Amino acid sequence: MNPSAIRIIVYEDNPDLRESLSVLLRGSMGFELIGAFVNCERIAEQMVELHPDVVLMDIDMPVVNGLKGLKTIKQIAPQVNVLMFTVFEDNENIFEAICSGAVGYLLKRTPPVRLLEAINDAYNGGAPMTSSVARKVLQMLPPQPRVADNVSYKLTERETEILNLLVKGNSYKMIADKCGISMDTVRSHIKKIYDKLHVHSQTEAVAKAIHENIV
Amino acid sequence: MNPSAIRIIVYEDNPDLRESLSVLLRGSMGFELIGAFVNCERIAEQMVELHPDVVLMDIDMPVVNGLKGLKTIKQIAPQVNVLMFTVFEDNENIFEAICSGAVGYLLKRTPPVRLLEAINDAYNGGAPMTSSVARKVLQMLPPQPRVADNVSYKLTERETEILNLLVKGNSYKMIADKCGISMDTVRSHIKKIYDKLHVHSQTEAVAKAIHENIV
DNA sequence: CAAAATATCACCCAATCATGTGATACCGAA
DNA sequence: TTCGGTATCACATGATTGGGTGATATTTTG
Repeated sequence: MNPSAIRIIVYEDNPDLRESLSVLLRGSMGFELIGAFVNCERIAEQMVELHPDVVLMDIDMPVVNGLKGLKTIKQIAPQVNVLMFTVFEDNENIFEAICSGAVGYLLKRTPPVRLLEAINDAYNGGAPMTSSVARKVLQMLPPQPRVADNVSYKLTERETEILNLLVKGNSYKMIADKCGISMDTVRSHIKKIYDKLHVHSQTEAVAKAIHENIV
Repeated sequence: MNPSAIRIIVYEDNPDLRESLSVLLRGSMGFELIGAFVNCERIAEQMVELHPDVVLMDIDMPVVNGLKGLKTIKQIAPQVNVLMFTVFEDNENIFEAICSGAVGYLLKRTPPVRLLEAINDAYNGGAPMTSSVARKVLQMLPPQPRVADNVSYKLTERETEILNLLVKGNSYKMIADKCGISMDTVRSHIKKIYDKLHVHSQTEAVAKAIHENIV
């Protein structure tokens, strides 16, 4: 066993593809295939026994699929870099994989050279993904980091401050303390906030504030 | 002018690099360099006059830098694909660029072939970025987008329903009506919800519900 | 089946909130 | 300088909420 090579486990149900990957990895300097399995059924044990650096993970596999496997890995061995390797390019799968802690997301049509690069990247702290996947990931980011409600609703500085305290769960009394003003003044400000936001209760104000404003 | 080529404008203050890029683009099939400028000072006019498909944008430029330029483009010609092309790899710049609508983020050490690929990707709806940049983008995503509170907090169906009504700004009385139960029952449910969420007011419950749960 | 969880309702009381009305003071723009 | 906007405070009243205690019926689950 090569001590400096990247230790890799492959999960892939298609025998041909699994074999191709095995050949590719075994034939490439710096990579060491330490396991290749047909699904994630025994993934927990495999992680602790084999402690891989990088896992190449198909999604659609029988019995226990790749997303479940990914989650298991992140629970018991979160330091492992998991690279999703699949034909699926739909938002749902990408979203779930990324959110579950996959470091990269490759499509099966990735050429072998790129695959090796990607494994290397993943091992070295990168997050390799095709540009089409990257675009989908970008779409998960907040569309336009709001300019803050005080623009749209024209809240004053003080009102914005108090609304924020409200959102954090402070009562009138607590707000009065934190702002060094009287409860009546807080009340007064909040009345104006309600006017401007067109709401009539803390609950509505907080919901509205979180949904379209500062937070 | 080649009608099917990707129309590109380059913003880059370094004369040598600008020249290199020009040569590269002019010498490559399918790409057409329609402008190369030293900064973003006149970017608005340039957009409307030249209507590029892709803009290759340096960040550190005198007078008007690339991030400002990016924002201007997104205001007046949001359909233009802007590729950041820079030596900076810090979170701040990446974050700002991505949030401002850049479709990709390349480092200047990107080899020419990859650069052309990236431009192509950007033009075809991808979001090319180096894997190190991608990793930083992933870190901007919400750490773990909860599986919904009723999992983590074990709210019952009824409680979840009532919490949702609360979040929408309903009073106890309104909830009682909508659910066809008495206010006392609503109160009872809400008390249990507070227990489970570890909060003590509607405000806190709503904020918590929105932040980590269903909504 | 028996125990546990869930959904329902009731009553009480103190704290908090929503709203209205009005006043004083400061500041910057017209 | 006057007016508009903002921030501050006060008083009053009724509605709503939060917390406690407890009961009953149905459903789920071990």
